[in-house]
Formats: sequence, C-alpha cells, structure tokens
Amino acid sequence: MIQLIRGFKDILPPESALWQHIERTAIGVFENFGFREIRLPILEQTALFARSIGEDTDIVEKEMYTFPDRKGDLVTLRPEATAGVVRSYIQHKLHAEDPVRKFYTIGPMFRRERPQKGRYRQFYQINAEVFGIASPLMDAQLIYMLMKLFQKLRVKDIAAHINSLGCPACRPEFKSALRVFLSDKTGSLCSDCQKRWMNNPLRVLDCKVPACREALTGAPMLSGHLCPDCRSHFNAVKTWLDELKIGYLVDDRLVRGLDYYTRTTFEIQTGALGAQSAVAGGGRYDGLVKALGGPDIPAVGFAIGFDRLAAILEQEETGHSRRTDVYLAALGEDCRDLAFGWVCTLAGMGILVEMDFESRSLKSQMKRADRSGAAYVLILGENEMKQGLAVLRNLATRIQEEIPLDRLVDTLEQKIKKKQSTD
RNA sequence: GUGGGUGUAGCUCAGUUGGCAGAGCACCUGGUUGUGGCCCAGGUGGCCGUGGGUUCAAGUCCCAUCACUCACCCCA
Repeated sequence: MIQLIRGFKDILPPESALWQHIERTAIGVFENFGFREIRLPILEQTALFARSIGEDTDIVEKEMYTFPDRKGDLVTLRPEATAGVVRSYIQHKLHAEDPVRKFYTIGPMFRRERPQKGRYRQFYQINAEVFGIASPLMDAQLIYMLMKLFQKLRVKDIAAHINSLGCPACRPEFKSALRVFLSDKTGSLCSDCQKRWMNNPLRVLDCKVPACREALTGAPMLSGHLCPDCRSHFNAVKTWLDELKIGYLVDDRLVRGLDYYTRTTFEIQTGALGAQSAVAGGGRYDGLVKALGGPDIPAVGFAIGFDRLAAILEQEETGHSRRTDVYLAALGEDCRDLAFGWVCTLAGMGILVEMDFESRSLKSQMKRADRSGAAYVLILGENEMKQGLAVLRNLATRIQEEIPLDRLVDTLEQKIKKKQSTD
C-alpha cells in the first residue's frame, strides 16, 4: 500500500468543515480591516529564502525542501509566506501606485523537521502582511485583528507576547554588548549557542537549555538598549494595546528565528498544544523590502498556524458540517428513476438532498436518512405513485403528510427554506 | 539530527508460562409485506507493520527495518 509521506497529513471530513469555517471567519475579519487576498506560488527560487530568512537560521540551514529542477535551477518549496509576498510586491511594483498595501494569503508551507504534535512537514498558514505603514498603530492593529479573530473562533487559553528587537541603529550595539557579556561564559553554553554567540548572539536569549539560561542571568536586556525611536515605537504599541483592551505580556526573550524582524515582534501562545506554544507569530520587518531589491518601504505582518488553530478548536466540537435537508427514499426502479431526477433538480436549487442508489429496503433507507442527519424523508412508493402523491416525514417529530407530486419541488423548497430560517 | 513510547478488524483496544485470531463500536442482513433512533439474533471484515532468526509450534522470544507518536532543537 502506498502511504502518504512522513510528516504530511490528509484533512478529511468532518475536519475539513472546521477548516472551511476557520478560513471563512479569517477572510471575513481580514477583509473588514482592508486586507485583500494574494495567491502566490508554492515554489520559489532558493535565493529568495536564503536572502530573506537568513543564511544562518535553522530553516535555511537544515529544514528547506530544496532541489534542482530539470534545468538545474535551485528551487525551494516555500518554508514561510512573507518572502514570496515581498517578492511579488517588488516584482509587480505594487508600491508605485500606492505603497500602502494590505494582503492576506492562505496556503501550505514546507519544512523538513521531525514531526510531532502540532508540527508537520507540510503545514498551513494564514498570513497577513502590511506594506508602507511605519506607524506603531499598525502593529497594534494587527495584534488586535488577530485577537479578534481568535475571539470569533472562540479560542480559549491564549496570551499575546510582545517584544522589540530594535533596528539597525541600536541592535548592533546591543549585540556586541551581549557578546561581551557572554565572552567569559562561552564554555558553559550549549554547542548551538557557542555558534550563536559568534553569528547571532540574540538567539542565545531564547535558548531553553538550563545552562544557557543560567549564563544569561544579569545579561543586558534589549529593552535597555533600544534607541529613542525604537523605544517610543514600542511604547506606542503598548499604549495602543492598552487602549484597545488587549492583554499582553512583554517577553524580553521573544527573539524569533527569522533574521528579517525589526522592532515589534509578537507571538500568540497557547497551553493546549503540548510543547508547541505558538499558534501565531509575527512582527515588523522594515528592512526586508529594500534588502530584496525594492524601495525602502516598511512592513509588518504575522502568520497563523492553521493546523495548530484547527487542533485547538477540534478539541471543542466540530458541528460545522452541513446536514442533509431531505432524503429521498424510493421503492422500486420506477420510483428510483423519478427520485433521481428530483434529487438533481433540488440539489441544483441549493437544497442538500440525498438518495440511495442501490434500491435498498425502506428500512435501510430510513436508517441512512437518519444517519445523515436529514430533517425530512420523502417516501415514494408504488402506492403513492398511483395516487400522484409522496409521503413527507419529519424525522424529528415523526409527523407525516402527503404531498401531490405535481407540486413536489415547490412544496419541498418552501418547507426547507422555512426550516432553515427558524434554525 | 538525538532520545522515549506504540504498531493485532474501518475505529478503540484485549490476547495468560510460546499452543485454533478475540471484544466493544461501526458496517450489512433479519426480527417488522413499506417506516429511522432503542432492543434482540445472525453476518462481512485480519500477511497480528515489514523482513529475518530461535522453536515441533511465534501475535507472544531475539535481531533488523519501516511507520506512527511524544519530547529535545526550532518554529506556525
């Protein structure tokens, strides 16, 4: 038997109904905030990710699906969405008409990590990206939008964590301060952190190895080294979150593994996913558009872990599948043929209708109707046919009535539409 | 990449010191000439993850391998 690839996943009904619900809710919320959908390819040139995410990150170093295509060009299955959105923004000169653009996009990402709870090699993200707005108001609004979405989806047990990573004016100074602080402690750091000490000492900050945490006691903190502009930007974000009544935690160690972030970073964390705490994460990346060859335009965005969000909500309940409106139970071939025509007509009118194609017993068809959650069963047998009638049974109340065949479609439509509006 | 746990029916899982492959749920049929849920009876369904080894005999013991899963790392 051929099985799906390790770390990949099928999304089957009824889970797919929950996915549609999440997707529709997110689209509704984002559109209200002025975001428009952008759809991008899954495959990009490898250089795009190497340059945006950073050569020294785990993602680029060991997690990407990279291979030469048939011509020999190096291509990569996208490990995240932002790089592609930025590429598209620059390539189509979207800044020319109006640098302010707000996009969302939904789709699969690929990272070759060891799979575990809440982590797959193909996973899905809902991304939102804003270009051309440097104001901290936008940082706060993005977090607000995120929390609003989670609130609409009734996600419980979540907390917003925020931090500021500074900018090219203040971060290098902090980096060297941190490097100096750690210089006589490098021996006690884990092997990863010894490399980070040279390449990117910020990453030592969110290492979870106890020895590294201990080495950090009394270490300089980013918050103490922000330049005046970054400081006031971060303060404004916090003030506006307060105004918007969004609770948050300032987390000095929230560094994140992508190199392009500047200033505000944030993560929405949950306790419901085992070791995976982040359901969404994002931040500002003011230098990325320019770094990828575009004009100097600020940007900020986030990504929601779709799989993780779905996993949290699945624990609640999945009543998002549509129930059958009416099940046509036909007895004998003549009746079945008649029913078949009506089923096609009714489905075309927007009624969820089912029938049995195997000419089973009435009892069996009733059972199937019941299992499908049908509101009504329409029974069509020889006796009724002779009289030009069909029997309509309400499965909940067990009340039956006779309906003339020549007014069948109208009557059913009327009854079902009425029932739908009272539900 | 590293470590732990688990692989037996569609699903959840029993399976004794090695001795005929099991239960519940689900599914199908009947009990009711043409009426669902509850109940009762019967039935379908298995390369016991895969390959090798030990043995008269392996679901059970040994080795290998694969998959799933949880955790480390990192992230969504």
